[in-house]
Amino acid sequence: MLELAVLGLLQASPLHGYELRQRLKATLGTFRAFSYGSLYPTLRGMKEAGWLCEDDGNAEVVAGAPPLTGRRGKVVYKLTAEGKERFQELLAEAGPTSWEDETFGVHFAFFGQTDPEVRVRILEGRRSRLEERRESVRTTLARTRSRLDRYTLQLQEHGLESVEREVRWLTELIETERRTAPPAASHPPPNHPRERGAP
Amino acid sequence: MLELAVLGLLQASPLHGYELRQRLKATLGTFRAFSYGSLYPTLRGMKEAGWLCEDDGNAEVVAGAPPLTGRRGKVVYKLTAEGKERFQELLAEAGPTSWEDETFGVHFAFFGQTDPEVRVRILEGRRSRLEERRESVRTTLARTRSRLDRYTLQLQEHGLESVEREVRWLTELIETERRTAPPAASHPPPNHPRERGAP
DNA sequence: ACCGCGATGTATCGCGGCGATACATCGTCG
DNA sequence: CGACGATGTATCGCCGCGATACATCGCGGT
Repeated sequence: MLELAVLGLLQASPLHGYELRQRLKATLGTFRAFSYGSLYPTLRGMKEAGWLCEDDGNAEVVAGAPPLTGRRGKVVYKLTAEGKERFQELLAEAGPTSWEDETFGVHFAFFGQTDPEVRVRILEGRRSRLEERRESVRTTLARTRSRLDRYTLQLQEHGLESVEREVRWLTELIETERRTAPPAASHPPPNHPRERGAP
Repeated sequence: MLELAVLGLLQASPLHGYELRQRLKATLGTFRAFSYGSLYPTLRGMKEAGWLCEDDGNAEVVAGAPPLTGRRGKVVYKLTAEGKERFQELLAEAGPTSWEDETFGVHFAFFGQTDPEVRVRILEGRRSRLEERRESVRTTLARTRSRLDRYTLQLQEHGLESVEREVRWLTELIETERRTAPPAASHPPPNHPRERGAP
């Protein structure tokens, strides 16, 4: 999750933690925050896993004193070959993991590097996920509407409208995708995203 | 958080875990899920804290066999006096804790039992929280728009619109509140004239 | 008469992530 | 020259999620 985001950003250029976090905010916007409390441990984990390593800007020219004379300097991370592979691997993934609430935004943010077919699959998966939720809310709402007070009702309806709005958004995006990249010949592979089983 | 939600629901009527979870879904809608993985531990914690206790529906009539012959039966929880106090205490709270993302929905769901003044405060707090975020997104968006690819941009803008929409919603709610309960002339944030009892 | 299956029901575990916190350095403005 | 805010690295405790396990009940199918 954070792992994917980090891979995505570092794949563009090496960065240190702080900067990475700024980019995270700028890239994901309102969708996720990602505090340092998650970032640094993740970074360490990824380093241990071999996806990334420290980048010293290839051995300082003046051995004595780069801007950071004293103690702990910036730690710049960059992807290893394995890290790049890993990123591609995650990008290609189009299962429930890629369209759940917390994950979808991150995947979407890197759609630019994602295979067009995978894009559509994820968008459709996300949409049906939301449609499920919408139906569920609608039915329970219909069932309990009379028993709800003003505020609870308001909350339900606002939530419902949010979901509906997002579904509309996704539908538009899907249409654009289809228009831009017309389906391959007779069988457009992403036929029925309605699958809740094995990854 | 979950604590508040549980207090609110049990305050209406005693319930067991499973039913509690259903109500949670029905009450909070799309807003929070709350899995059993949080519910049961919370329930235990609250029991230990003395907010709630088990309710045996006052000693079964037929000692031998109620529907549940065998082993573990349903565990019905109800609020203690302290629990009710605690609920009131939490309801009266109108600080950052009550209008952050995760918390606001829960507070809102129990607005029916909340003091009108507190309601407005929370709604306004929530709104300015969102306005902050909106401005932050707007500026970083203006600053980086040119560097963003199609998808990232789309994500930013969708997020921005979501925030704007929620701000509009809140504004409407605040207006309604003011219209319905007009008494207090303007709104002095720190201290309000209507003080009861001793501070 | 039996079985299976989905709803009801209680409970735990690992882990991902958040917010608060601590600390150190840098640039800049009064 | 000293205070302050941005930059920068790092940890800790807590919350809540998703998966999982297990048990019982009521129902419809064969």
